[in-house]
Amino acid sequence: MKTISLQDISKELGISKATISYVINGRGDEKRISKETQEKVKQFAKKHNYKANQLARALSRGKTDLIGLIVPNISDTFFARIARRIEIKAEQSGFDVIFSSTGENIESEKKIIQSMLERQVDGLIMASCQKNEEGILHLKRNSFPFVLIDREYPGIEANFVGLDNEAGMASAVEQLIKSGRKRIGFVSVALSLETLHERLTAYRRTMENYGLQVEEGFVQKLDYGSEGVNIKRLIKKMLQPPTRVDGIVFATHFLAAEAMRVLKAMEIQVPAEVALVSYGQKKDFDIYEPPVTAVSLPINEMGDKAVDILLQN
Amino acid sequence: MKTISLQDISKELGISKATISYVINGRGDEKRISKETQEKVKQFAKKHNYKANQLARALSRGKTDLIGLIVPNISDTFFARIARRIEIKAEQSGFDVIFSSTGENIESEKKIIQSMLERQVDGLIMASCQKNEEGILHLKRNSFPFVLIDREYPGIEANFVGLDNEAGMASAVEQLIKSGRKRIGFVSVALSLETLHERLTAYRRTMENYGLQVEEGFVQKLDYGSEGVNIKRLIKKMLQPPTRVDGIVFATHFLAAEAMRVLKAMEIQVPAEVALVSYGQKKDFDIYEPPVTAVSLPINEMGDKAVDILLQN
DNA sequence: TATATTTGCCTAACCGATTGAGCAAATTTA
DNA sequence: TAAATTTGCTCAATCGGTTAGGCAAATATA
Repeated sequence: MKTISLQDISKELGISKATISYVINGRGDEKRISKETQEKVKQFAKKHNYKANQLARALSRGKTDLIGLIVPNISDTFFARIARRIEIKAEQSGFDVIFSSTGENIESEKKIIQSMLERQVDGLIMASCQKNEEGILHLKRNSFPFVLIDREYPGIEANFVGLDNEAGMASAVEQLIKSGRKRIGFVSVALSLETLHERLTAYRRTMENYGLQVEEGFVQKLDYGSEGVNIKRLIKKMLQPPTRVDGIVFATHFLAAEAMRVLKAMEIQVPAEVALVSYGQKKDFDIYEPPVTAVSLPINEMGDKAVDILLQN
Repeated sequence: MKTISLQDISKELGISKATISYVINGRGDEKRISKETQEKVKQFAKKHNYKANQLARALSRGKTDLIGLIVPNISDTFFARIARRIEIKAEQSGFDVIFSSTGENIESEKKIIQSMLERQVDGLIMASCQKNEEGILHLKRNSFPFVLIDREYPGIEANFVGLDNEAGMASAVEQLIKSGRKRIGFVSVALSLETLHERLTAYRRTMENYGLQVEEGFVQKLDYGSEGVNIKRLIKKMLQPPTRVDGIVFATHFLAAEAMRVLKAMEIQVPAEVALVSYGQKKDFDIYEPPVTAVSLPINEMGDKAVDILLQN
């Protein structure tokens, strides 16, 4: 793609690069460039469709107007939506977004952070795998601007925008309780994510608040990546004595979806035989209402806030 | 973030920038830099965690190793998945991805293309809004590397990776026919997308092939953006005389989901009273099988192929 | 010992912008 | 009319790399 540069215009017009740069950046008056010259430059630029090379510009200004977005997986609806929101919000402030997925992999996450720093992003928004204290601390020590979303590091003080897991999960559990369930189970993923811990805690606390026992076998965790394989056995077990749950709370949207599939296959009535509730995004879920109730997340707010904080508006 | 530059190392070590650059880029031997000097440079670089500034590097090399991805909406599962796949594939060749959503808006799309060009991306992968001939032609005229995905411009010869809409939709319609339905309707979105045209055409052709009539009222289109509002009335009308469809094919996944919701609310049995089939991604759908059958898309292949073509492997 | 070759590294231009300092000419003020 | 100010620009350094070309010293060859 052949493009025209400042020096090209300079030569063509016999005007210095500096002058042209000033005019194009709207600093013509400030720099006392005559109206005629300004006009001449603008005309020429428009005619030849001059567009600044942002690499050069960024190098010179020490600012790229680029935000890096790091998520576990951009194809996950939750993160895809946040991404979209962040994109919109960032654009309003003239920033573009560059993204990468870590696959919940710490090494990958480290590499990605490095790569984004090398590309000189002005700031990072990340849903970390929560095993990368080192990486996060490194950013912090260098006071590089970043905001954590969705996943927090309990030991690290940093900008964080997340969900109110406590409240959300409590409300999810309460829905089951209010519908008359008493033997309520909790199914989560065996990932050491603060978010999941919080949800479990909220489940336990809510049960306790309502005087319900969390019996052995009520709380279950599935290995990350093989949920689909094991969930059937798990659910079956939870429904049989001695566990015999009459309701299940899922820590994530995905789990509930998998469970729903399994239950259909097993020809178990939902919610007659077992009621399901999950904490996740609503939109994708309300399609199977009433069977599965979902507590929704304020995704847009999360995205907006993350950008706001990063750009400190 | 304070970082160390080539000139810093140069001063510190008393070795020229050039030498250091060669060593760091692994061209030390080629350039006959002594082992000792090479070692010294490498040590120092590692110790001080030297990372090249990719802006400067790109400016100098005339290559950013950046691919721009333009889609209508990154929060759409379909595009989010493609994005993920493209990201993975691109990374394997050392490329990063920068993305933007157009919202199906032509002006927005034009701006985004401009912005990406200014950022000097090495190539573009885009699912265009299909109204931007001008923009696409501009790229083509300048032989800027790009690949269209999902949405094609019939009048423009360009690299394109899409779905086999004809075959996919035909198979969807056939499923209904084989299950004994005869009065099959088609619901689409009122967007002038080639993809949707193709699907409609395939529907018509398949019906004809099986000797089935496409009666008045069988083919319906909903306004983009307000599908949810109008679909209920639409479905109701299609089920009543004189239309009385016993099966509906949906041009997109989303439409089928909306319809499913509505039918549940109306307490209409699926597929007893009306059978549904849609053409879209399978994964998200098989949760309600058997009610809704979906023909799946080879998303991964699309993503891979797009990158391959762009990077001409 | 004189010449040729190799070794080891450096110089400087370039990529395409931004920006503070400065300078000559025109105009104003004293 | 001389000095001061304003006008209208330009110079040149800088951002942080890459790379062709060159040069002095060391070593090999004749």
